[in-house]
Formats: sequence, structure tokens, C-alpha cells
Amino acid sequence: MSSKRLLSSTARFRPFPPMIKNYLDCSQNTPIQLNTAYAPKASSFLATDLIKSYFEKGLIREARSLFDEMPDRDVVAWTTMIAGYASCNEHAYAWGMFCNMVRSEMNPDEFTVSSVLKACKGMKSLSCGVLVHGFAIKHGIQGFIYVDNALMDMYATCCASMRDACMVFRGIELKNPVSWTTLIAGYTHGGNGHHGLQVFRQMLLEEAESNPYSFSIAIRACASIGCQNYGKQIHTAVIKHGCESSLPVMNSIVDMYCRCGCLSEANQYFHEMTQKDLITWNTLIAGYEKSDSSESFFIFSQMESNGFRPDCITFTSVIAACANLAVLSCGQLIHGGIICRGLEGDLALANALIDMYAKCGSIADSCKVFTELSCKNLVSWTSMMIGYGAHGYGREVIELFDDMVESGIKPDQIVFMAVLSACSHAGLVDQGLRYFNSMMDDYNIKPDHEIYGCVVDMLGRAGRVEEAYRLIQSMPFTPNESVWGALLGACKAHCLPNLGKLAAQKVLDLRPQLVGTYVMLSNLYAAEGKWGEFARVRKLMKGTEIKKEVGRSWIEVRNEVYSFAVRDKAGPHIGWVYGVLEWLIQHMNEAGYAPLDCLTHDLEDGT
DNA sequence: TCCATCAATC
Repeated sequence: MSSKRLLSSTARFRPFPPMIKNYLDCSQNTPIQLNTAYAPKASSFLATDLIKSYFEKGLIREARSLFDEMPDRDVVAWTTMIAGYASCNEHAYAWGMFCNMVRSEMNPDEFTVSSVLKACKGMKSLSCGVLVHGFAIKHGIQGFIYVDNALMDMYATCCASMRDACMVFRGIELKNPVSWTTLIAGYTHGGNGHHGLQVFRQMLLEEAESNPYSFSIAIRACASIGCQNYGKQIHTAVIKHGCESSLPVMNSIVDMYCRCGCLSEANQYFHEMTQKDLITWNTLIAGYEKSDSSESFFIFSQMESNGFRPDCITFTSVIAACANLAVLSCGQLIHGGIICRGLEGDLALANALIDMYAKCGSIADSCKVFTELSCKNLVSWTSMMIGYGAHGYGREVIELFDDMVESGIKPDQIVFMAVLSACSHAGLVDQGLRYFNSMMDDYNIKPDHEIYGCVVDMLGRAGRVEEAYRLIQSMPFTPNESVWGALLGACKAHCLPNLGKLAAQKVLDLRPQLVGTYVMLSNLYAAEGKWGEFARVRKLMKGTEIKKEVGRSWIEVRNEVYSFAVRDKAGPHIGWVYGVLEWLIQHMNEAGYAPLDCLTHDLEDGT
């Protein structure tokens, strides 16, 4: 009997539920294995198959309706629902399904457990994951490689440390390639690329099978620590193993070269690739964004003519490139493109827009994007706070910080950096110190060099230089050059030559190649009339043979970018620039502020 | 019916 006839007779005697019928009507490939379709078990198999197909097509509601209509749901049907939800990133629904399943006294098996663990991972919920782990032990669902690998993945993603993931890994008697890849990925995604590489090395030593999965994650590990040497070695191994045909592997190689600063290599491999996908393009665009933003625009302009539609990841990099170049009109144009494509709901992209508008000087637009966000994360708040801070709105930053904490988001070190830097620039010293203490006392965040540098800068700007020095002396670790540099800046601004000389000497001990420090130190001596010392330092500076690169500023006015440097005399609009500068100085004087002498001294040095 | 890899934001 042909399948077609079977199908029609089935339809006649045992009508399909509407959902199945709907599927059959629109399906090109009519299901043919229906020779036992009269039996309820077979009908359940069929329905489960259809549920899976629905999930694969992203038809989540259809899958659910069909499941709800099933009279007899076996463990496979339940598991298919859980796995389907998890694969569509509907992790909370997957978890709900699992809970319903247990409540319905249906016994989950090893397939169910590994599927629901994926949902726990997606929700980043350690408590759910631990619950499932306990459930599996209690019900004797142990010793299955799928379950162990999923457990590792869950622990690696949900725990701050890799301890539990390692414990599961050690307990696996016969590790498969997935076990190794999961462990390496756990370390690498957790920010410990070195350890990831160690595990990869161990894997090779134990002669475990390497495949495209392990290669791409190992290369990702090299990329994350910027280690070009290991990256090249693994690249060689990739060629030896014939894994060059794997797109993920080649994409990770392009990414590795970008992150290691080898853009010409990255570009070369990109062009040599016979097959490219959206990730390949996004990788190169993101790679260039960091070091050569204009070039990333060029690559972006080429991708569409090569048949690739930019997605939110592409736009995030391109918007970051606009921010780096501070090109407002270009950013606005691309923002328009984002809205046209309906991508403005992507959170990372919206956060990049907040940052871009702030860096392009349009803080009102930053604020608009921020306010219109229905769901804000830590990065959204941080971007807005950094933007406000850079524009001198210290009080707004403090308000935002308090609102953020109120909304239940836990601040991290970067947010504190934003608050402290804003307080520093707005002269809100006492508030800043309160946040500094709160960071340590309430949130148990240990300040690093950058934070100390920021607080030293804040105290120094306000003239509390002695206090800044005492803070440096109380630091629990050796201060670095940026901390001493902050003190040096303060000494210079408030004319404290002795402390300034000490700070300058510390900076020079740590970073002898910083030319600006020699200039500052020599100026301190010059101010005291100690010309012998002045000459000694200048000679020392000449000995380094390092030229300070001239600082350059640029501004976009009416679609045109104007760029100028210190003592620039050329250029068609330089007269305007000096005119505005003089106007500013005049207003400054009228408002009761005088330009600092040492500042003008530096300007004359061309530094 | 189930597991692992590559691209984005402060």
C-alpha cells in the first residue's frame, strides 16, 4: 500500500488533530511512516516528530498546541518539549515543562535531564541546575556521558568558579570529545583562556581526539589572551588535521589574528576563504573596529554587495566605529538603517548607540535611547553614566547610580569607575569618597589600580593632594604608574614641586618611556630655577629617543571633519580655531578663572 | 528525543 493511500485512509478513520492536519497540508514532505498509525503509540510518535519539526522551524506556539492536544504523552514527548523550548532560547518555558512533567508523575530519563540542564544553563540558574543534579542522583540517572557533559556545561556557566565543573569532569570515566570541549569552553568563556589552553594541551597529551569543535574553542582561548604564538601553532595543527574546511574554525582563526593585532594576516585569511558566512564578515568588521575604524566602514560597505545582510552584531561594531571616530551624522544615518531593519530592540546594540551618541557629543540622544529602553542591563546604565560623566553631569550620574541600585541591578567595578570619574570631574569629592567606601564595604569590590588612580585624581583635582598621597601610601599593593601619574597631575595643577618630583620619579621608574613625564619633571625644576636639574632631565629624555606622538583633536561640523593639533598653523580654518580659543580664554578670565602657568608652559613645548 | 566550536555593548 502506498503511503499516500495509507495517509488518506488514516485521515478517514482516525482524524488527525487540527494541528497535525495543518502541518500536513502545508508540508512538502508528507510523512510516510504511517503503517501503524491506528495504534495510539504510533500516533504519539508522529505527534512528537511534528513537535520537533515545529520547534526546528521556530513555531513554538504550534508545538505547544499540539503537545496540549496529545492524549498520551510519554517521556519522549515531554523531553522533546523541554529540548525544543531550550533550543529556541525559551529556557524558562523549558524549566516550567520539566516541573510540570515531574508533577505529572512522569519519570524523566537521561535525555530529559540533559535537556533541562541546558535550560538551567540558559537561565544561568545555579539553583535550578543543582536541583536537577540532585534529582538525577536520587533517581539513579547517573553515569550517562550526555548528562555529565551537560552538568559540566551548566556548572561552568552558572558558577563563578570552575570547581564543580572540574569535579564532574574528573568523575567521567570515559571522556568523549564533547567533555573536553565543554571544559575548555568553560574556562575560556569564563575569562581564563590560559587555563583553557592548558586543558587543550592535556587533551592532546592524552591523545584524545581533536576535531573542529576543540580547535575553534582552543583558538578562541588564544584570541582571548592575545597569544599569537599559540594561535599560530594551533592554526598549523588545523591545517594538518584538514580542518580548514570548517567555517567556525576559520572564523575563529580570523578573529584570533584580529585580537592579536595582526590585521593584515586576518585580512589575508579572510580573502583566501572560499566560503564565508555572516560571522566571517562580522568578525573582520569587529576586528577592524578596534584598531582601524574607518577600514571597518569599508568592509561593512562591501558585505551587502557580497550578498550578506548585516545583523545586530554587525551594526553594534559599526556603531562602535562611529563612536571611536566621533562622527555624529554617520552614526545617525546608521541608526536610521537599524530602525528600518527593526533591530533597535537588541540590547547590546542599543547600549552601543547610547555610547556612540555620548561620544559624538549628543548626550540628549543618548538619553533618548536609554529612556526608551524597556529593559536595561548593567551595561546600559554604565554607558549612560559614562556619557553623562564625560559631559560634566556629575549629579545626574549619582542619581542614575541610585536608580540602578533601586531597580535591583548590582553594580560592578566599571560602574564605580564611572561614578568616581564623574564625581572627580564635577568636583563632588565627598560624594565620591562615600561611593568609594560603599564599593568596598557594601559590595565587597576590591579597588584596583584604575580605581585608586581615579580617587587620587578626584582628591588631587579638588586640591586635596596630601590626602591623595596618604591614600596612595595606604594602598594594599604597589601603586602603578597611572596612580602616581594622577598624583603628578595634581601636584602640577596645584604647584607642589616636592611631592610632584617624587611622583614623577616614581612614574619614570615604572615607565621610563613616557616622554610627558620628563617634560613635567623638567618643568618642575624650571619653576624652581634649578636649571642644572632641568638640563639633566631633558638630556635623559633625549636619551630615550622616544618622540611623543602629537595629540590631535577633531570635530565634525556640517558633515565635515576638522582636525587640528597643538601649534597647528596650517589648514584653511585654523584662524577660526584660534579665534574661538581666544574667545574662550577671555570668557574664562571674565568668569574668574586663569589658565595655569604650567599648562601654558607645556603648550609651548608642543607636548 | 539528548551534549560541545566561531562574531557585538560599558
